[in-house]
Amino acid sequence: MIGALKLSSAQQAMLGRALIASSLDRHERDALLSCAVAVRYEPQDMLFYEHEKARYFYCLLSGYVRLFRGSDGREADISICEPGESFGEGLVLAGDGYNYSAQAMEHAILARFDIAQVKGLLREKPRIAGAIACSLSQHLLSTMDCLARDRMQTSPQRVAHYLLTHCTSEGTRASLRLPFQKSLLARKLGLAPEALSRAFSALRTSGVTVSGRAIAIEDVDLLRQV
Amino acid sequence: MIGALKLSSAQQAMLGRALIASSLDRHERDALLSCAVAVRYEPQDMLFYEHEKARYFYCLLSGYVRLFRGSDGREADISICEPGESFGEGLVLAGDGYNYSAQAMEHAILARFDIAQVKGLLREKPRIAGAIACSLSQHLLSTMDCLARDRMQTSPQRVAHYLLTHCTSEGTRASLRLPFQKSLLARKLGLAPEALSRAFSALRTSGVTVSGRAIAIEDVDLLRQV
DNA sequence: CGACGTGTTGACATCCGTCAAATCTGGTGG
DNA sequence: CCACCAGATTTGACGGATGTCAACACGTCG
Repeated sequence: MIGALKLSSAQQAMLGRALIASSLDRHERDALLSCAVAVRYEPQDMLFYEHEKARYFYCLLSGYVRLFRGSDGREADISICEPGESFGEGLVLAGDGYNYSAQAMEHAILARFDIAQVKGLLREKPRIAGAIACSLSQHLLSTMDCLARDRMQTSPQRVAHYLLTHCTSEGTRASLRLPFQKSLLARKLGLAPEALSRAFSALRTSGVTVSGRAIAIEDVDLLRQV
Repeated sequence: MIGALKLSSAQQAMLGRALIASSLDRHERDALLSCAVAVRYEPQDMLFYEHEKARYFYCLLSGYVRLFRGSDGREADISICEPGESFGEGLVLAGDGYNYSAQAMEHAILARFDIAQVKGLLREKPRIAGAIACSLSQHLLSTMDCLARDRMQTSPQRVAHYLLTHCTSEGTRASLRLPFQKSLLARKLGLAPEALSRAFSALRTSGVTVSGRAIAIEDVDLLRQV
């Protein structure tokens, strides 16, 4: 980890639009942001480990962060956080240890909130609890979605869903550029990298062309049928 | 669904101990409970369907409720709720449709909270948002746990974990009685009923004896090694 | 050119879902 | 108490999906 700086005003603006602060008024938002500093991590750096005592929660400003559990050699990713998402915010209300490990992918810049300070804030500005609840609710939904998808869909279907929800479509045709390595996408989807690769080749029949990180979709509706 | 009655005082006491209300003071709790009525469902009754407009959220008082997603013939259970747990409470803060279907297993008695009323309450008693956040945080953790387990563990391991976290141990020996049908346990663990059955027979080698709903564990430590 | 990180492909084993048949269970009626 | 039935569970057989290991292709960078 490199330095703990005050949030720049651009970063403050970005945080204001993030889910964790978007339902707050000006004063509440300023109070919440006063508990935070900006921190920067290098690729592969660990932010914290599972079971470690939790002093901070985070909101991602840029880059990607991987949340995962791993007893031994075996690891399972729980979520790949994208800019604007927060994690660990539930610890403000209950619990005192992290429930998963967090690792930066690429260079990552985050707002780091002091849990004890925010806990103190709750007394005078109780609506902050509502903002946290909002964020938690969103997380819960996406985690449930992920769980249901893992249990119902095969790997090509999961990949197709990812493509369809992340592409920019121009009529019947669409395309996208993966924001990170394929191996990370694989883990996000709960697959081995090889399985992702095979899923992509299986989707060639449905008009998906992959070249590096660039992906082209011939016919959105065709892909939806998968 | 059968009748919508006022909560009995025993039910109110039970709700007070449930996670959703346990962090509130007397006044807040009473205010929250005033938004609720008791409802009763027969086995297999649907409480609501995915995508339906959400008017209520629930807290389970007795029986079991299954939360699941299912596009077509395929269904995936997201959670099996046990007494004391609530579901749909996130809708007080955001969202207006249910994100999953809910079905009663066995006879189920629930406290049904009117979302609009609770939403109104938030203004005068904002600490209720904290209680909701607490509950959501707990849900999120257990859903993440489930997801990680699905991705890391084989069926015997998942079953072993369930047994170890639900048994009453008497020294090295332990036992438990399943609170519901095995087919429901199977879905909770993300397995086909047949797979659960096979997992049980695989665990015989580790000192697990199953007869009907009664399960005996010869050696807790032996089972932990699985 | 060679080394390395990344992604792909093939071969193989395993896990688990599905179907079908056998068996067990609990509850009912005689 | 016993025969009987419906539903729940178990078992066997089978195939499909995916993880794992290893070899290879490809691109980048020195």
